[in-house]
Amino acid sequence: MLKFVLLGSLNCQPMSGYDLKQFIDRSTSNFWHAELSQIYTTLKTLEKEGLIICTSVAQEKRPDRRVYTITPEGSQHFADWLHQPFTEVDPYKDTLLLKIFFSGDQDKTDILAQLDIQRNIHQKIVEKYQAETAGIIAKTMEHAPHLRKHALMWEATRRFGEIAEVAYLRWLDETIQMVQENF
Amino acid sequence: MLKFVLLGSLNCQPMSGYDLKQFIDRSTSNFWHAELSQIYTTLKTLEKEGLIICTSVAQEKRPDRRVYTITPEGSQHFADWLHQPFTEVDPYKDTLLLKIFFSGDQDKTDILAQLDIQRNIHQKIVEKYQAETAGIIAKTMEHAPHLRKHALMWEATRRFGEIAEVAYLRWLDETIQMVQENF
DNA sequence: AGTGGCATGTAAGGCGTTACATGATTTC
DNA sequence: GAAATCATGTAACGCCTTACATGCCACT
Repeated sequence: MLKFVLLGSLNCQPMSGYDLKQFIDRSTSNFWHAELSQIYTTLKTLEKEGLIICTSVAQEKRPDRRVYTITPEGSQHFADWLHQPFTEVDPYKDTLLLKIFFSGDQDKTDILAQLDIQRNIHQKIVEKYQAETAGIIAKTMEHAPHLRKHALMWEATRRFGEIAEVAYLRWLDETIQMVQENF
Repeated sequence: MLKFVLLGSLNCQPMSGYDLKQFIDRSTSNFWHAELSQIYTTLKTLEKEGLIICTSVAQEKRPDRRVYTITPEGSQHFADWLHQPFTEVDPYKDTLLLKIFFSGDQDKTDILAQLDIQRNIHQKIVEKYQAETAGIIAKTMEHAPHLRKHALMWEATRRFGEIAEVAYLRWLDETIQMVQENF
């Protein structure tokens, strides 16, 4: 639920919808993304619910910046959610696996073409994750040592991306080999 | 898109909505699942589009079984989709990572509790995947040797589940250790 | 002259879930 | 006697995407 991404982000600092989009893109987008339009509408809802309040900041030659601040009720609502045990697993959907599942009658070259496209994509994603490493914790602790624990958690989510993508790549390689040998 | 799961399944053999639900649960549900209600409404749509046709099979003391068969247009539509290169990555959402990301200020015990719940869940999922192994290919090739290639693909999707879940577990263990040492 | 960034939104539609509605048969 | 299985569906709602709408500023 985007609701909680927004509350959690605004719990760090007041931001506008536009700011939130960038914050999300740079932090949670690997495990929770959102379009601007959805962010704007969700902010309106949260405002109606009294979980955030809006302050308009006038600007010359641009629309007013509408900066949102979390309220004590919003903070509480977020804390309750965070504390609540999560006893499920989010549903997973994967178009490539669907195609592979139904590809028993496809030509060898077609199957390998599909797998190869994905191999390239995931290879780049792995590199992106690995490039982010190291820096995060070090930099945060230099500039804001009180955020040390936060930095460790952010690094943990990055690390998840890396591990998951390395696993995906490994499966792709294994499957490519299997198809080459059996089709 | 559920549409293609249904077309792909009906491409194997005619089935009712109820049958399809079971087929999906036993085969694609790890990477594409659906509720019965959605299956029924999607079948109506596909029928209107002329991609499948329905034959009512009367039954005593039960609603008629409405068995759907794929049409040549449906088969073609499905083949086109299967053949079309997939150049994206499906969006991924993960509530646990979201909670972890925002948990920098949480108590050590609360964080470990969340991670532990998930560790148990994913441990069981791994075991489920590993229990399925081996059997699939051997059994299919005994009973229906012409499905050999299909069986290899089904096994590939199972193997994906195993690899992905082992990776998830590994990340959980790594993260649990990190929290124990740093919080 | 065009692209990308800043800054806000609305409207329509797609996909999916949950709850509701019905009712006999089989299994524990 | 209760629960699961067989068998169909509808209605309301939630979440999210895509397209549309506006307009200035900075950079190349």
